[in-house]
Parts: sequence; C-alpha cells; structure tokens
Amino acid sequence: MTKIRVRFAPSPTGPLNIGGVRTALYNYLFAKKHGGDFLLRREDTDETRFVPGAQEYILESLKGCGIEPSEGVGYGGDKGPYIQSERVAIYKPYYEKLVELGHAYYAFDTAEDLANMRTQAESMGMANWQYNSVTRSTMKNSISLSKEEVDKRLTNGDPYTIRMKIPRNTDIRLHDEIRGWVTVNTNNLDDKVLVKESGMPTYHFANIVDDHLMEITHVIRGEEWLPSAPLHVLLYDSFGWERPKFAHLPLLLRPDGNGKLSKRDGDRLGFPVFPLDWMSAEGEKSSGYRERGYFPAAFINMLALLGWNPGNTQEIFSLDELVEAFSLERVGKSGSKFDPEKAKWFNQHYLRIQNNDDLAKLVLPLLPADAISTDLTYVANVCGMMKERATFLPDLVSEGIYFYQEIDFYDADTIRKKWKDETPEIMQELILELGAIADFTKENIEASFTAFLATKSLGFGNVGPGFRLLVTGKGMGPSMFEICATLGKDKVISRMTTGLQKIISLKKTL
RNA sequence: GGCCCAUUCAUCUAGUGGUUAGGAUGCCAGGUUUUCAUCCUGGAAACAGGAGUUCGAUUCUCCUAUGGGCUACCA
Repeated sequence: MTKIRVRFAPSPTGPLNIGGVRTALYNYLFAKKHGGDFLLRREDTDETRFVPGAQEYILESLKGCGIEPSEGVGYGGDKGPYIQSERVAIYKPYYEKLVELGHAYYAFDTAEDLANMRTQAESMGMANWQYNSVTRSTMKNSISLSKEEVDKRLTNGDPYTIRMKIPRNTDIRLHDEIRGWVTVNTNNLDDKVLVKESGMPTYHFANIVDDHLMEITHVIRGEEWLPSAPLHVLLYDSFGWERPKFAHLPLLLRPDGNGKLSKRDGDRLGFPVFPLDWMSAEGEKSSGYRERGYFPAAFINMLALLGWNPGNTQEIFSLDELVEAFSLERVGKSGSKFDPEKAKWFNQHYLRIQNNDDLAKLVLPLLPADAISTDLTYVANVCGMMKERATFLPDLVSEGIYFYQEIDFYDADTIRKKWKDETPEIMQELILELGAIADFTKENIEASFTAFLATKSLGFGNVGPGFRLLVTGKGMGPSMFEICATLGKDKVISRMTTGLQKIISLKKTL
C-alpha cells in the first residue's frame, strides 16, 4: 500500500484565516491518522500578490496550533524545492510535453487583445466570453495560425502563453471523497492559461505537476477549488498520471447573514478570523485568536468540529484524540457558519480543566505592574477561585482585580441595595470579630463568621454583602472566607476599616 | 447570466424507508450557592416548498426556492 501523503498549499498573499487553518488541520489529521506525511508547499506563482511576512505567519500559525508539517517549506524533504517560484525549470519539460501531445497550445493574444474581446462580446450581449473550443479558432494561437507563422513568432521571441486545449463536449467525471461523483461537461470549461507570458506557470498547472512529483495521494482543499477540479483531472489524464483522491471541504461561513468568512468580518463582528494578530502593510490590524486569549487546544477543538463530527456525542477532543477519531467520511457537505459563542464555550472549558499552577504561570505576565503579590502560590490560589467565572485568561485577573490592587471603586448598585442603616455598626463589630482570629484560615474565618451571626442573631444576607463590598468592592464573587484567607488578615482588616468610611460617605451621595 | 455544490432547532450537528427526529452552544425556568459563576434538573426550538416512487417518506427521484462557490496571464 502506498504511503498517504497530503499537502497544505497556501499562497503567501496575506495571513491565513481560520478556514485555512481548518484545511491544514484536516490534512494534518488525515495524514497522522494513516501514518502518512503532511507537507507544506508555497504556492507563489502570482509574483504580483506576494506579501512579505505571510509565509512566516503561516509557519507560526501552524506551529502555534500544534499541526506542524513533516515536510516542505521550513521543514525540508527530498521532494523539494517546496516553493513553486523556485520550480520554474522543473515545469518546463512538462508543459512542452503537453504541447507536443496536443493537449496544450501556444497563444499569442496579449492581455489587451483579450480585454478587447471581452468588452466587445459584452457590448454584443454576451455575458461571459471565454477562450474555448469555439472561440480559439478566431484567436491568435498555434491552432488557428499556420505552422510557419507560429514558428516565426516563436523564434522571433514573441510573447505567448500556453493554454490547455479543452476537448469539446466531453463529460468529465470525478469522484470526491466528500461529495461523491461530480460531473462537468467540458463545454463549460475554458482553455485555461497554463503558463503565463512571464514563463511562470499558473496555479492550475503547477499544482498538478507538484502533486504528482511530490507523490501526493489525497488532495484535501476548500470547496472553492471544486469548479477547477475537472481541469485538474484533465491534466492528470493528459499526462497519463494517476489522479490523487480529491476531498473538497465545505466552506466556513460568516456568523451573520451569508457568505464566505473573510478578512474584515472578524473585527467588524467582534471575533477573530485569524489565528494570530496580523498587521497589514497599510497598518490595518486584524486580531487573532492567540492574542484574544484562546488556548490553541480550544481553538483547534472548535475548528475540528466545524464541518466534521465523530458520529457520537463527544465534543471535547485533544489533538491526539482528533487524530484517532478523524475520517473524511464524517466531514459534512454543507458550509458551516462560524459560531463565536461556541468558540467561547470551548475556551471556557479548556480554561477550567487546567490546573491552578499552570494557569498561574500563564497569568503572571498579565498582572498589573504594581500587583500586591506575584507569588506563584498566591496567584495560583486566585486562579483557582476565578477560573469558574472566566472565559479567557485575562478574565482571571480582571474579574478578581481586588486580589492584585487596592480598591478604588465600590459597586454602586450593591451599596444602594444591600448597605442598610445598621450595616456600619455590624461591620464595625465584624472587624473586631475577625481581628481576633489567631490563625487566619478559611475554616477559622468561616467558623468565626458563623458564630458572629449566631450571637448577633443575624442572617447571612444582613452581613455578607456588606462584608464583600468592604473587602472586594463588588457585589459578587467567590467565597468570602477563601478570599479573606488568601488576602490575609492585615489586608482584610485595613480594607474593612478604610472602606467603612468611604462607603458611609458614598452612601450619602447615592 | 452560465456552471458546480449545498439545504434537519437561532447556531454546530446526529439520525432512519415506519423514531416521542437525538446531542451540544445559546436562550428560558427551577434547584444548589450569602451573591455571582460553576454544577444539576426541566423547557421552548428543526427535517425549505411542491410533485413523484412506495403500504409508508425527513430519508430515494425530479422540479422549484433559497444559500454558497466558481466564472482572470489570482490562488
């Protein structure tokens, strides 16, 4: 059995969006599942659209997600080079052979000729002029021109392109692993340019030669390639090469309205469409999942389930589990709208299952410069308390900022509703009560507090909210006993004492 | 316009020629919680429409509608 080899072949025209990441992910999963190779190829046959930094961005994205290629750009291998612009010499004998076999021909029409032809056709009411089996005879090419004329132009060094000679009225059948049989009649195909005037092949030609030479067994790519798949199949057949298997993945759609997910949608709709932040040459910033605080594992898990499902109710998958469970057969046929809410849910889940020490290490760089404590045990403790109410890493800090900074704000709503006339006196007594605790542990504080309630014949509701307000400035949060134990006795007593005066005067203004 | 692809709750989806059409997110309600969150329980919520095939279609076929993709010397 031949070894499974798949490739991810982005063009370095900008940052990779999450649709691209998902394509890479499925390729990766498929390769790993079958013990095959996953290669990365750079498709840069369009010299005019190259964007500096794009390749680095792609590499870093894949790496950050843990779905690294085993071969290709940045990874080496014996089927290189893996950059198409460096393979120009390799393509030459192949397109010459295609011309020789009569499957392709020279076309001398200039870009202007074609543009004129199109506008002319349009003015005559023809919506879409194409260079094909019926029009090619009216154009300047090695089929319409005499042999002498062609030779003359060639030796003259006249510029030319090479076009695919698409046969007339032939049904092309191709099997897609996801969609089944797809049939297209060649009358709907045009004589695609295979080699540009510059001598650089187009994507269509380069990808076939490369996939063949690199021994790719499965082409797993986005659905936007489905319409050109018949051309690709025709190319394989023309060379007499074995076709790889094709799998065209459904597209990722925008969460609002419709359409393919693309660049600006993210920041417009308030969620990232990129794995990492990206700054365009024009200085326009697009935000990425990493910078937004998403865990790579959560991001990948979420992406994997967008278009694929395991056939059971499991939703949480590690990368290894995904590899184990993945199959092309369970990839759906229809496009999926990306759901930002579900993405958050995944992240929340991954946040919760992390242990406190790991979280603390991740949170350390996010602490304010003047943090009360950056002690790892202290931070881990806080993370433990906050992680049930956080979705992203920064929430761990912001939701419990009173652990790191002194209070400069008291929740007005809580003062209004819970701070009664008798509260100051109760708090005064509570301060004394708490001050008397020798060993300031969670258990001791709770015991003391409960005893306090009993002797004063007070309910929790009479004391708790005021207590929380004084120590944290907020009306809600984790257990007060745990908060106090973490903060320490001195901090608690001083906050209560100074807070009391502040709230008494604040209350008057409300 | 032409060609291709798709269509199950709001969203991601499971599923079958005969099911109370299942799960998840979100939403709502109740419980737990001093509070918030978590957690638990419950609830509302879908087979795009029309023909046909069939004893019976959400499931198979066709048509329509809707959505999407492609239609460059872009990938």
